[in-house]
Formats: sequence, C-alpha cells, structure tokens
Amino acid sequence: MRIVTFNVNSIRARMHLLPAWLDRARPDVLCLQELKCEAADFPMELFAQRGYHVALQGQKTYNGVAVASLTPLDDVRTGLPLAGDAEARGIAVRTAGLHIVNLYVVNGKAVGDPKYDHKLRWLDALVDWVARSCTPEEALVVCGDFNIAPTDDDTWDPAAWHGEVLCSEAERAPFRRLLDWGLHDAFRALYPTAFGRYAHTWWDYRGAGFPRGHGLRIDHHLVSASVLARAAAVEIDRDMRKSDKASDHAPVTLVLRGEGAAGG
DNA sequence: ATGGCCATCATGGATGGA
Repeated sequence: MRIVTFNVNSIRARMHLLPAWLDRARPDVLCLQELKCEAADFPMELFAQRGYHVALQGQKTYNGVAVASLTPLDDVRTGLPLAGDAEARGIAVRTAGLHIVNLYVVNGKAVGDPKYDHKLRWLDALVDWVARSCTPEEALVVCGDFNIAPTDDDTWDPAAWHGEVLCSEAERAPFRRLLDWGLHDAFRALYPTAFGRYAHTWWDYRGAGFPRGHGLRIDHHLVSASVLARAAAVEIDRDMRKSDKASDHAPVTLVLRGEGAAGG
C-alpha cells in the first residue's frame, strides 16, 4: 500500500494537477498540508468520486491539513499538538490498520525570529503529544512537512545551510527525540547513502531552484519498527514538481508490503 | 551586495513560505 505526504501549497491552486495525479499515484492514504482554505472550500468531490474518506482541519489563507484514505477513518483528532491552537497544523486518524499523524510543522522564518521561537515551542508540544497519544509498539506513521532537514547533507548546500532555520540544532533536537522515542526516518533507513537532488522533497521557486537542484529533504515519514519492517520504498515524485504551476514540494510516497491493493 | 518566486487577500502591496 502507498502512503503519500504532499504539501500542496494551496489545494485550490493545484486543482489543474490533482485529478490526473490522483489517478496515476493512487495513494491508499494521502496526507495533505497547506490546504490554505476553510473546510467549506475543500474540493471534497475530487476525493469522494475516487472512493476516498476524508478528514480535515481547514483554515483561511494559511495552513490546513487533510487525510484521505480508501479505507474508513476512525478516531479523527484535529488541532494537534497544541490544544486549542487556532493553527491547523496537525491531524491524526486510524485507517488501514495504521495510526497516521499528518503534520505541517511551523516554518520558523529565521533563527531568532519570534516565529522560530514559536516553532520550537510547537515542536516541544508535538514530542509531548506523540509520547502521550501514541506508542512505538503500534503501526504508527508520523508524516508530513516537518520543515526540518535532519542533517546539513539533506540540503543542496550544506555549508550555506549550516545553522540556518530548518537546519539548526534546536530544531533537530526534537526531531531526534522522536527517533529516540522509537520512530525511524523511513527514507534514511532505506537509503542510508542517498543525498543530493534525488533525495530532496522541496525546491525553491526562486532562481530556477528545481532545475538547479536547490532543494531540501524536509518532508518525511517517521515510522514505528513494525511499519519499517514492511517498508519497500520511499518514492519522491519529481515529475509532479516539474509540472506547470506546481507546488514547491513534491509528493513523497512510502510503499508498504501487505494490507493494501498495491501491496507486495 | 541583493534578491531572484508563488499564493492569499484584494485590487496594492503586505505577509508567509523555506
């Protein structure tokens, strides 16, 4: 089965691509970030017509997360990880025998910016929420746009990015706490020596970032041990990033053996 | 040396993104 994370950078601005992409990619579970719309404006029919069950937390202009699954959704929780947070950045569901947590992590703008401090607090709350609400013994997938490059080598220019936002030690510390708790970076576990443009998941719109390979690996599937044992591949859909009027992120697919139409 | 693009809301240009 295929579990996709995709920061669409406005779902309404991506409607010229999504129908054909859905029919080609056929995700069993699709985690979307940056919907940039309220729930009433979400294109529910796009998914309903293809047999998807959908849960989402919308928000005007900013953020917004959704999970679409070919199997029914149970135990839907929104507003993660900060209780009462007005920002739509986290949604968790149970579907297809998995506990799926879909995240749009705060960007942070720049080290030292108030938004960066907000990011660190948000990440602390996330780690606490995961420890409280999940267990590494279950079939758990924590995926999404983490806005964290796990190492300097997960950027196109390690020297330039060293210590910058998305790469700072204070951001990586909570990321590592998730790994220490019992999650595994699926891409890195499967491809321990894969670096460079074919490992990146986001490219800068500016300065022809994609053709020049100015990318980062910031969209991740963090999975528990039982899920990692089923992991066959992580695929980065660079063709989608090449499209006209594309998102600046590519869809990233975790392929699992078993329990799904596309399983192996 | 600096910014270089895109989406939103709104209808100009600020804000956010990464």
